[in-house]
Amino acid sequence: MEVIEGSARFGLWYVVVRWSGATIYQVRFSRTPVTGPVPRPITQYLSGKEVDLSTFTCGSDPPGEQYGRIYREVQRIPYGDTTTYSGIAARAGTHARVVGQALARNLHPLIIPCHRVISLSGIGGFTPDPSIKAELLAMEKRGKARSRNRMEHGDES
DNA sequence: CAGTGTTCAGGAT
DNA sequence: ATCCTGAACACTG
Repeated sequence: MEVIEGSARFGLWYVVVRWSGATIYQVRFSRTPVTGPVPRPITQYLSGKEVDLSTFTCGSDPPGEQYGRIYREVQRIPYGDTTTYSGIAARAGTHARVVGQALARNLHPLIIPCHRVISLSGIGGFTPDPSIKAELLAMEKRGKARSRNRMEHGDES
């Protein structure tokens, strides 16, 4: 199957995705759009809907040995929730700093929700811009509240 | 060996 | 109570 590249808007940024079927090769944030489609669940997610993106398979392997463990732990964090670097470290059997390094090299943001990992003191880092991280978290908070409301009105999943 | 998307303790403000 | 500084942490290139 052919590899497709496309982008979807997110605030001031564009989420550029290289993918093919259910496999995602890379996700990156850019100021400029790339014309082409992205998988439907991703656009739904970016529009504030509570969708699980962990069902996609990641194309390229994690850079390091230990990183795979870390990425798997990060994928366990539910939509709208957050954990700390040290929390992930404890679960993956490593140190917080390694977690930070692993996430800095994450090729699949959103699929591997590194934005849900924050620092004990502040919000932590995010490339290319930490404000994206803050926006994503705010959006998930709204998205969760929205599905909660939908449930109360009795037309759910 | 150096460089992290961290954390903690200690000390000064 | 908040802000700096220095150091240890585990792993990768």
